[in-house]
Amino acid sequence: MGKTKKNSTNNINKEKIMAQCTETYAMNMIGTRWKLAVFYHLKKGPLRFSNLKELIGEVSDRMLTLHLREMEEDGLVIRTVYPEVPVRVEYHLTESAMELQPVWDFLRAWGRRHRNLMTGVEPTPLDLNIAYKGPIAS
Amino acid sequence: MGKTKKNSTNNINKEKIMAQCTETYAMNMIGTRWKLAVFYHLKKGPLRFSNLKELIGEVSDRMLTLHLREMEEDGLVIRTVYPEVPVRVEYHLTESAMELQPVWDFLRAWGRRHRNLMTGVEPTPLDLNIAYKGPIAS
DNA sequence: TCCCATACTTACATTATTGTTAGTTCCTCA
DNA sequence: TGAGGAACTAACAATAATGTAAGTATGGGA
Repeated sequence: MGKTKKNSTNNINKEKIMAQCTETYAMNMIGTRWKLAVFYHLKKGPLRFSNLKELIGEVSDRMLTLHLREMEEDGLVIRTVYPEVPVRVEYHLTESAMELQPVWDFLRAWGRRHRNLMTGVEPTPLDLNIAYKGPIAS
Repeated sequence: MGKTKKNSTNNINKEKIMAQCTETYAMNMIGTRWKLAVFYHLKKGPLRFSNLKELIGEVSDRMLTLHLREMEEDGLVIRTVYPEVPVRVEYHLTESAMELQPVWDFLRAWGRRHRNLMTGVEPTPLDLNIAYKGPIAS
């Protein structure tokens, strides 16, 4: 996230896997701590930095910035600066990012079901129609 | 993965998000370095430790063990020990893990498309039928 | 002139994840 | 007696990710 050491075994492994395995490439793009939260809030429409931060709740400025920067580099969000005073900066998802919707839907449905299985609660059927009724809490 | 410090801010944030957000819960289960590789090879059938290691290629014993242990705890793989000499240990995916197949398919298709977009190569349509033709390399 | 808000940076501290190397255990067979 | 293979485990080292606290730039308005 911050700096990476290009020639570390760690990084070499990562690159090697990503080059061979498209799933991993995709996972690495969407899998870190605050990214799903960013997707979740931005998919409803553009938001400025401060709003996003407020909505997510527990992120620090730094963390949010880092994640947004990476998502921007990765072609997942677009950053627009309005030169007002004080500055206004808005973020919105790219079309490509929007296409991830089915993944979120599915992960949500599967996750709920699997959690139920694990905790011994009666399992929910793996039904996508249920998935989007509520807010982020499930 | 190794030991976690239960009461670190880091861990508290993680738990808090997972409790609220089913997508994140699911992501954390399948998102670390070698897990997709494990899924990929195990979905075709059970494998013993050494085979799995060989197939993946660059993992160390320790890393593979750690990931498998976590996946076992998470209800994603099942470990069977055959008390022969030398020991034979086989791993296979649980039913719940098998149900992740659509996620892998989609991530693969999306990833390929997105990578093309990013590198300026002519984009592939987001077509799942293409997704499973070949081996892991795409 | 100084304060305000927004959207950051910087420097540093802590945790988590990944990697390396060298054992260990178990029984069998030479 | 001792080597051998499978599947680990322990101890340690390095890198990456996350978190905290304080500061910066900007121009407008009191």
